[in-house]
Amino acid sequence: MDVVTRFAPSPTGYLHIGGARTALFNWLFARHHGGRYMLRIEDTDKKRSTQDAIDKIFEGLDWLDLDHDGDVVFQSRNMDRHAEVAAQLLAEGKAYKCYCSPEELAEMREKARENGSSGAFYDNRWRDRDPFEAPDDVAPVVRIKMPLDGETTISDLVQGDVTRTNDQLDDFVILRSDGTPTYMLAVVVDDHDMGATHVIRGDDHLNNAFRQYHLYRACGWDIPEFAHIPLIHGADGAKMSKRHGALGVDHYDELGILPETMRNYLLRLGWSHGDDEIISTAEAIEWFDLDAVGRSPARFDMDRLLNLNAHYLKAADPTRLAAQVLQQASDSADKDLSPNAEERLVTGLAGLTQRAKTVNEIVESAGLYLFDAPLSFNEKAQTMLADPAALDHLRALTGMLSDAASWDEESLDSVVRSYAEANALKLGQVAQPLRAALTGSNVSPGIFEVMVVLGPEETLNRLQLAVS
RNA sequence: GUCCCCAUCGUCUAGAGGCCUAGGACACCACCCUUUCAAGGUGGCGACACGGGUUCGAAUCCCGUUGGGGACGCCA
Repeated sequence: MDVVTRFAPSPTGYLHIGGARTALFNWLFARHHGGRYMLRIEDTDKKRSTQDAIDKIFEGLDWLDLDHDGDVVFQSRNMDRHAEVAAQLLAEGKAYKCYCSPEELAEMREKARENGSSGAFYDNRWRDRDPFEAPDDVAPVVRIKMPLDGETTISDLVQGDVTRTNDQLDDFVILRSDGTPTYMLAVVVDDHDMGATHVIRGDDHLNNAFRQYHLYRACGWDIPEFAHIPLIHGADGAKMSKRHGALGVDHYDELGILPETMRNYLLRLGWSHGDDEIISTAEAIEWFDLDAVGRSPARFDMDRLLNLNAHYLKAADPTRLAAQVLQQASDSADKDLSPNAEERLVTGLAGLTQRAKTVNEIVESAGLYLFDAPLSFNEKAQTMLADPAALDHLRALTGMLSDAASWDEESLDSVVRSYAEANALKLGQVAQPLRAALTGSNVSPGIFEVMVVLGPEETLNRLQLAVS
């Protein structure tokens, strides 16, 4: 069987972490089985769907590099088709018109709660009622007839067999009183029309699967395989929602997280392959399958994300990374970049990357290379440079360094080291003032590396500024 | 409240009856390396929720309890 999966977000906000993982799993499953992965925008609720949200979803998916097959399906464009199916069901007596007022419905809901009922609250009062009794001032909704007794079992690829008694399934609305389809109808019709073979989605939809199951049957269609994956929880253990720390993927981009980090991280949330942690996309496609998806929800852990990002930062193509750093730096800088910024960044990037967990941290630390003197000094650097003895060393070193025969780490190291030895100083006693003078900070990459990246001219210039 | 799902270190997880004195990763701690900070190396702390079964033997199977989560719309 050819596999067809689909990711079907509703455009009511950004693409959050949970949605991104659902998309990833659908994508991987399709790629693993050589099938198709499609994208459908569930925009039947016009009031809540916005173009901005649709764009955000595209951007997020694009960032994660999850390419879909075929054209994007906009659910709203299939509304005629949905209504047609509803009409067919009506004609076949599998659905009926219900004229209940909102007040009546509210009453039923309340009553059902009191009686301790779960899914079902509608009392089927129009199910077999004579249409002649219909009030003419009420626009009806269309409800689907659900089985009155027995039970339904869904063989879920992740959750296993899940059974529900049918008395928990009431006749739900498939067409609103304004003639538009509800989500429940639209999903089933579209999934069928798109040929979806596997519906992989968050397990908050598990309950819906039972209703959809009967809708498929009523339509006489094949029922796809279901796979309800556990939700991602926030650090507090509750479902990630917009008010609960579920941020859009664009937020992580802004934080300086690499897309490949996010993919690897999301993949490992609820899915594993032995002890493997770092998993390439090629490996993920080769290894991914639904049987290894866990049934318990996972919590989002920023520390792990950051740690993974540090790994992918080191593995990233330096050219691409440098370009991103340069771009971000010039976007946020209030002064001009050095004409030598790019050249220095290329040579100094590795040293910076080793010390960073995010692109933003690299941008931050790259300042010492990207801008020419004068630089700004942090408190500790200022304290170090206020010491007269340290300044004496720097003066002496400035002279020695300007006479240096060659400008590489080894030679610079020996110049400074021999000066320290000759004056019975620990290397740190001269290296730290040097660092303060050259970087404006007490923390930086190796000081000889910094000098090499900066070059003799800028190095000496910074030294002179520091001692004067 | 009702229904459904879940339950291994703080977190992500390995584990599909004996390989488990429960493995890995993140975080944390210590030490090593060291010009700072990182990175890296070594070691440490740390879990099968509880109670009953089944079995020669259970983290693994069954039941219950407890705890957590999800769903109960003319939203998706």
